[in-house]
Amino acid sequence: MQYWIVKSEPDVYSFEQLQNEGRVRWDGVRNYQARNHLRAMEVGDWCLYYHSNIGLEIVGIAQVITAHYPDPTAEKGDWSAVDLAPLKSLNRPVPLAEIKAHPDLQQIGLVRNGRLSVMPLTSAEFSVLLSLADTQI
DNA sequence: GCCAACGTTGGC
DNA sequence: GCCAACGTTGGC
Repeated sequence: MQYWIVKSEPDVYSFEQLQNEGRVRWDGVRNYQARNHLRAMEVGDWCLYYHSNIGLEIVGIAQVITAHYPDPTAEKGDWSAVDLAPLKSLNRPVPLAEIKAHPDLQQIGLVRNGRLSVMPLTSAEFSVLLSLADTQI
């Protein structure tokens, strides 16, 4: 079991939309580092869902429901996609400012490289974030 | 709207 | 293979 953060602009595709639709193809990633993270995902992995640009907070948990496969939106190049399903929304969204201020979260991608759209979390970091979110699975 | 950070591109 | 120029992302 691995843990991830995925990022989306809520006016493009929000967690609420994911909850309404039940599943989504996580495609369009055009960054090699992020792509390699997608390829490391396994069915059942948990993804914290972060709203960038608007909201600037982690709002929910999604689950990986397919192995990675070639991204059908890629006209050229070697890109990958996975499918995600909503698991649950957080009882309390966790704002970026709080993540940045937390001593145990200084190593995560959101703090170190704000531009990466898919990034791994350690299980310890995942636990800290869940407790900040006042949420259990 | 601005700007910093980062990735990619292309000339040499 | 290096590095400057450029484009994109995303927080502020």
